[in-house]
Amino acid sequence: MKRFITTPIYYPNSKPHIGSAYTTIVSDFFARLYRELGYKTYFLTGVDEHGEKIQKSAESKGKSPQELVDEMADSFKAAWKKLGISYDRFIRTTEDGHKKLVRDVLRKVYEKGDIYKDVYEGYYCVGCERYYTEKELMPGLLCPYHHKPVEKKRIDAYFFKLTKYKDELLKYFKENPKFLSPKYKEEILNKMDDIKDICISRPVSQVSWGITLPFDEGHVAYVWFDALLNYMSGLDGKMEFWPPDLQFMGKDIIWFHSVLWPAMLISAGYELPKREIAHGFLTVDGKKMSKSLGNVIDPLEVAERYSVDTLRYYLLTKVPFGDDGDFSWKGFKEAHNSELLGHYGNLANRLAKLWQRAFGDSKGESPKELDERFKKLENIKEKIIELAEANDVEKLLNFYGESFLHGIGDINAYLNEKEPWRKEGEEAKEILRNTLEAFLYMTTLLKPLLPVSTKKVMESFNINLNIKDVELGKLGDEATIPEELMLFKKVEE
RNA sequence: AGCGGGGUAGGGUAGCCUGGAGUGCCCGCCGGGCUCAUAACCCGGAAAUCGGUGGUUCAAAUCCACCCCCCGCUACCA
Repeated sequence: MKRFITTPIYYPNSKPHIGSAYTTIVSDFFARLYRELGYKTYFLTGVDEHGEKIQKSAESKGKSPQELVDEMADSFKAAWKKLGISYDRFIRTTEDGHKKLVRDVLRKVYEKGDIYKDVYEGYYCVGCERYYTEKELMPGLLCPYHHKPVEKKRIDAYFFKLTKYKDELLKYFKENPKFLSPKYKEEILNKMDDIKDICISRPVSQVSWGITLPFDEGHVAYVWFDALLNYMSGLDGKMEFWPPDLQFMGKDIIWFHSVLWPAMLISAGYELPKREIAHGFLTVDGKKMSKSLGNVIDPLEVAERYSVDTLRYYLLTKVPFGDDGDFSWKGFKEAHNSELLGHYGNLANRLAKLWQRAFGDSKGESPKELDERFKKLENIKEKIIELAEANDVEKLLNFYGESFLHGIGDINAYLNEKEPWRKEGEEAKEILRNTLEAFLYMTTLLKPLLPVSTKKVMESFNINLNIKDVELGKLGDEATIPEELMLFKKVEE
């Protein structure tokens, strides 16, 4: 039982934004979940450091490309650290191991006869000294920077025989219906009708910051051919994790992962990934996020103003996976104050205070007899295991959102009904033992969703549980009960 | 234009593939309970012709056809 989970490697021409944070948090949730369930898990993320933009950006800043990407890689690592991302490996495409692997694969594919030299015809801007695609140009075929007409120019380039694998890809899609991301499946299938061979090289004269082709040092590899292979080089030879089980990404790059990527792997002779899965984009108050609108939400700011868990909780349970999702500061505040603090945080403190009052000491105890209503909490765990085995990411996210509210709500309702504060002695104690037992159990199940606050609970109660082994019944006996516990701070503004 | 996704109470969603009483969840609103807890918790209620029209069926939010509205994609940019 293993799971290999990946995020795309991000292009570090700016610091991490909410989109990359979203993908990474989703991936992190699943990595944590599978670890909790006892799977051998490998969670890979990183940065894609080659290409013309990095090269140009470094020039304009008077730095070498390597200096620039070193800085950017650090800024990504720092951001993920603040957000508590539990990656096993942070891959950088400028690493020697990665470069070597890319060249090895290119050679294999070349020797197989799947790469050929042909003429690339493109729109060339003399001022920019580079080629543009038609889509990038302004109306009237003008260069977007110089606003001058571009010229059609022909150049030698290498092409990958994507068309050769069309039938094999279609067969794989058919036999593995979960491979393609549900919301984008039809779109990919339709596009398969007119796929073309893809140009996979750039002349060194245009882009020098890249990996040169092993069979022609005058060209560097097209970024996608370079970047996609991070999923293999990032394993550092631990091929027992191959192939990837869950590859997360934004919907903009699903085509490359669904078509080009598996075709490359077939050509090079590797097993194909299990699921390519895309999420939607995030809008703010219904509008696209953009610098010009000034409505860009910085994930680190959310984490600071509210908490890391608030950001996670919101993204994982409030944004419908696969579709575009809207969010707002108001939404964060509600999720934070009403759901996380009100239901969960308040319950933790409520339990701690009631316990002190009834027992007068901090020694935990399990119930003599577990209340009937709490036995159904075990169904939550079973359902999680079942959905996890099936790799059903959408249902898992939905289920977690609902289980949180139901599970915690049930415990609060139990307290309201039993009113232990109006009772004395053994009767009050047994109610609280039940509450404690259910609370610890739910907390364990919530670890992947709320890693920071559940860890705080575990530490405060001096206990260490995981989803795989946790069983209702004797959890309380192992715990010590804190005098009070504030998991979330109320945010007024 | 082609293709794809979406249109379910005031807002946001799940359900649709594998038809079976409008069934669920969050926010908001109204009423009640509790007062142990971070004015937090719990219970109840109002509110929807499930985008429209037609069809299949004993039965349609769910299947089929057409139409309307919103959004996105159309790859050799990173």
